Amino acid sequence: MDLRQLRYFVGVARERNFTRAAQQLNIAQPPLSRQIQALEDELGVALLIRNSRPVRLTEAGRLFYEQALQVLGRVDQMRAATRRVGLNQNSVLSIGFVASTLYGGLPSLVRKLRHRTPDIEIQVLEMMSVQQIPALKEGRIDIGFGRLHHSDSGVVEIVLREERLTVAIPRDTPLAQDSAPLPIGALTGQKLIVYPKEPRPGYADQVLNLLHGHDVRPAEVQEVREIQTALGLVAAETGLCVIPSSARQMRSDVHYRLLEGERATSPVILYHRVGDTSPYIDLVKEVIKEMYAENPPWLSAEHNLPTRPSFAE
Amino acid sequence: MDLRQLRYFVGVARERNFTRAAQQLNIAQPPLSRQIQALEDELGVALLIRNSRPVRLTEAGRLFYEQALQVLGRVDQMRAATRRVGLNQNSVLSIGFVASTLYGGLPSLVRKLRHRTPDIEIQVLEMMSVQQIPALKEGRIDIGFGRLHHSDSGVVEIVLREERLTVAIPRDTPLAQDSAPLPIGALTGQKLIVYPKEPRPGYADQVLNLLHGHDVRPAEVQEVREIQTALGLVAAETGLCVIPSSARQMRSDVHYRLLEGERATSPVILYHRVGDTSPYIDLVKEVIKEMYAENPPWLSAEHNLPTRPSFAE
DNA sequence: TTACAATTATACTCAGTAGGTATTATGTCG
DNA sequence: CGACATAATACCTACTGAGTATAATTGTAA
Repeated sequence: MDLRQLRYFVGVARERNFTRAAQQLNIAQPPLSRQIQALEDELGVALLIRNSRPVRLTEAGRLFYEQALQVLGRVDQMRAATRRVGLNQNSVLSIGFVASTLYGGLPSLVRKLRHRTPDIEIQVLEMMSVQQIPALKEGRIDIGFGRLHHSDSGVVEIVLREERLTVAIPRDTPLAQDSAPLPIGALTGQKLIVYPKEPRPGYADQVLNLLHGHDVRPAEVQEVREIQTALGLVAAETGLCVIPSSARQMRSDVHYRLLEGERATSPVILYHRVGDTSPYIDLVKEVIKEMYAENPPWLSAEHNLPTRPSFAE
Repeated sequence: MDLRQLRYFVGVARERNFTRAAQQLNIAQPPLSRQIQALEDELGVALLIRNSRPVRLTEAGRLFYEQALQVLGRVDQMRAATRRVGLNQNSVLSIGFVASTLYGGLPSLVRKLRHRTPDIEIQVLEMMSVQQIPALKEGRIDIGFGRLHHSDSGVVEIVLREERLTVAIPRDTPLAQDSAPLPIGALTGQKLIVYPKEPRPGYADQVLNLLHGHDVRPAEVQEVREIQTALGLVAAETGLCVIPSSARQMRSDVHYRLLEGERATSPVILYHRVGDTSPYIDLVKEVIKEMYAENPPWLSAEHNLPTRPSFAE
């Protein structure tokens, strides 16, 4: 498959007519026909219904059309951004983050950074905490926001906050009758759902270690790939699930109770390379400091321990 | 630019070595060098620093590398999804939505639909309300979720709910001293920020019409492209902004007050083609009905009028 | 500093393929 | 059914991507 083929197919799908599409693409009609045929051949799927005038799209073609439009748009953006950076000799600040930080301060951090540094290109990449450490060392990212402590001497970690953990409980079960914080011991003998299944170690192990440290043994542990599935299973009364409190808003048809205990938390951690002299690292810290001072909703005392980033006195 | 060039560049960027990359790509080293040169030529930007061993990425190259990875991944997904649909003769349900429905029931609707119909491919496309009507008629989407009434006889609209409007007010200004609902008249003579600038007609016109209908004339109207900018300007004390209540959660450093009055609402509307016999339309309505019965948080009485979709008696 | 090993760029050739032209086949509509 | 519009096929040409041989450059170690 080839970008040219995508462009050609988009042309035909838009015009619903090979001849007109060929004109707009500045080629003759026969080569256009052949390229579309080649595309269909490679996919092993018919994209167009030709024994009909005007030509119609198959269901597969309809899907492929929208996807192709998006890919082509993405390529254009990529080209433009690369030129911008290259021609202006700008630098790139590449930020890795775990999905759960999207429910915290990340979006507004990125907005603030973009606003304050229009001369650099900010790139955000979703990745798990464990992947962030090698990504930092290889230079794929400059800053990471994750939830896992690590022991790599090449990477500094700064704990930004300690978010309290919440237990998601199926409605109409005994534990859901109360809304008071739940002692960790109450999880003994319960079915537990845990995520993500991989990569390991991950947040799942944080939860399992916490229980283990309190000598709490669930009846059964089921691992799933993502939090959405986990909460779905909770709603289906398959078991309980321990989540960071900010993830409560993801689903409203289950019952939530805070987990009791000083240690029942998950940190949000900022990573960066040791000895990274880029001024942007300090800028990020600066902006984070300001954001924490504003007392945003994701920093509520109810869902966070009263710790603060070490650089934010 | 060509997908082959992206694959080649990714190879070199990963290996930081032309020779090894060429081996893994199953080509000789010279053609690889030339393709990379051609890519850099077309972009007009250096992606690699060659007078260094191992080869390093420039800032532009670093950006391009991650973007290329994502584009290639996207292409693979596209190929797989198209094959899935084509080979199994599945159908595609294509859903258009305005961004603000992301703060309402859309994500969970899509999840539920995917779960209940594993045999169809669900595709979601973000687009403004006005664009959804032609998209429906052209068959680009089958279902739309928007906020605008229309008068096209080919498209049915079903008002799902009437969401109350909220005024975003800069902190520490007189209007922000109270949290009670604000009469529409209070906007007289105020500076107003309105979004989106285009396409017209859009939500901006809804707000302007509402004011006009109450003979309220703001001192000044500033149009911006998106809600984030609008709220940013509010925070910067540039003026007030009227938003759907569900958008409150986007920003916490401004003050919010409900707008008073029966008509101070913005609908959430389901569109589909007249006479669309697909069983999936009914399924969608069915699922929406269930969701509304569950009283999700985005349906709170505080932020919505007590109307319900006509099919959900 | 020099020489050698490793690695990338250049020169040249060949083959595959994209595109063009001419023509045939197929569908649509009066 | 016939005429027109439109897509597919056949065939040719030219370009471009890939291979081989070789030169140029970089890093390193004596």
